[in-house]
Amino acid sequence: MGQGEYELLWEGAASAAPRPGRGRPSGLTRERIVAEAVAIADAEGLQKVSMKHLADRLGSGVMSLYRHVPGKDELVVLMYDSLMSAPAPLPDADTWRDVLAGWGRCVRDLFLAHPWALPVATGDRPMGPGEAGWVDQVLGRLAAVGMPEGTGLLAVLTVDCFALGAVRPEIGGGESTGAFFRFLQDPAVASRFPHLAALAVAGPATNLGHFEFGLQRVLDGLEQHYGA
Amino acid sequence: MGQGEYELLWEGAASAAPRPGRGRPSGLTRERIVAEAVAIADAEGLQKVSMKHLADRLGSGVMSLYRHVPGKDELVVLMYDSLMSAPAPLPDADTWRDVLAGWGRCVRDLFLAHPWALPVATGDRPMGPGEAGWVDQVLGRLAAVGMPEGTGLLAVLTVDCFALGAVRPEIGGGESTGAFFRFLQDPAVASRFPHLAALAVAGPATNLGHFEFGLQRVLDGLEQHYGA
DNA sequence: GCTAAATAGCGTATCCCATACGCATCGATC
DNA sequence: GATCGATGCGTATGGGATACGCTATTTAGC
Repeated sequence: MGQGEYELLWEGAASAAPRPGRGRPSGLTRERIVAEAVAIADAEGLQKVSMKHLADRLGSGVMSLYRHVPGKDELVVLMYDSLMSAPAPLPDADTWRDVLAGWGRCVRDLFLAHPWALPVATGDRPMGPGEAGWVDQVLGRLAAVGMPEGTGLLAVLTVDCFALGAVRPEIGGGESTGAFFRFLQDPAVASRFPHLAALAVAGPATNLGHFEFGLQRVLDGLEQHYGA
Repeated sequence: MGQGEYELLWEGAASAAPRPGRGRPSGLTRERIVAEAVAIADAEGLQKVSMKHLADRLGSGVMSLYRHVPGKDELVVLMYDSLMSAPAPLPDADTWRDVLAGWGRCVRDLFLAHPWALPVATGDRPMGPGEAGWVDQVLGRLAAVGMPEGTGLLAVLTVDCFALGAVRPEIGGGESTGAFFRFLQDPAVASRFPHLAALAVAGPATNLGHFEFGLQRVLDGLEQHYGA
């Protein structure tokens, strides 16, 4: 997590690219590579993103990729930030509660569409321009509807943290949760976890909609603290 | 995520081990292997947990490990559930708010102590007996202080989701956040993210304590919904 | 045009990893 | 002590990431 990681993501953020024009022009670009890698991850899982597979898809040699990305780990970071660069637009809203609700749902939708990104998000990684831009945008919205600057970040962070955690059980259509509840039917297992088992009878139905439920509780709590 | 994954984690949960006593006794055990793997992950990161490294530490041959765990992926699942099997005990509490607050802080402490576990937790994985036991325990506490059974799971889930998301920026002492704020000092970068930059001036101080802040907001929201 | 500089494409070789297979080994049972 | 059932593990295989260096393609300057 050195300064180098940041240079990778942010290069050219301040200075314009020198581009001397000399030399062979590139058919491959970092953008094409990252986009194709994201496509593979979406369709087949992050595990299947190998330099070989990626190169085959792009019709290039494996080592050519290294002219555009320093390595596999860095590629994953770039993939992640590319998701954040083009998220669904935030819906319009007149109150900060609605702004935050919209934000939370956007975060949710993003990770449901790209399940591989969740473990990446929860790993150690530098903040990229895509993510920064997205956050900056919400902060702007919050300021626009009257939330005083300086209070917004904590609120966004709180909603963001919840959304990130809450989207996990939903990935895969909640299949892991369902499988577990089915497993609890076994009396020998149920006896070891009486409280869980009691809920299993009520059924996974209670579990559905937990995202909206939790989101509203979080917003309630924020409203109580900041005033509506 | 088939039934097989569950058998791995739950084997012997219902039936006692047959243990015919015949054959060579095992020096290696699944417990020893998993414990050593956790030690490596804690000290050097999950990435450094390779079958070779692990075998060297245990003083055994690489392939011996496969007599006790089916493979690397399954090992990671076992590592994760072993963490959940021996978490810090929940502090005593008389109100469900305090029970949940204690639970949230336990979750936080656990992941701060084992940062590698966070991406594992957010990946697709089956629920193991350790995790189930932990959750069952909180549900029991909640019932004991008067929270009606049937409402507890959603509350626990909400707090859990928040805690899981919120612990992420704290891992590594918040160094990634700090590095980013330092990066925002660059005027060329700051101009692209005016709202973030405004906060960077106020300093990362606002960011510290965001876990407690968010946790209290979540609990406020739950209290408002369920009554104190 | 011609040459040199700069840059992209990529084949080969290396090293690390997970793991299938089969043999050797060891203890308990008969 | 012969057999059975389980463990310990060396070897071989197939992938993956990537360092290195050569080749090919452009443009800049003459």
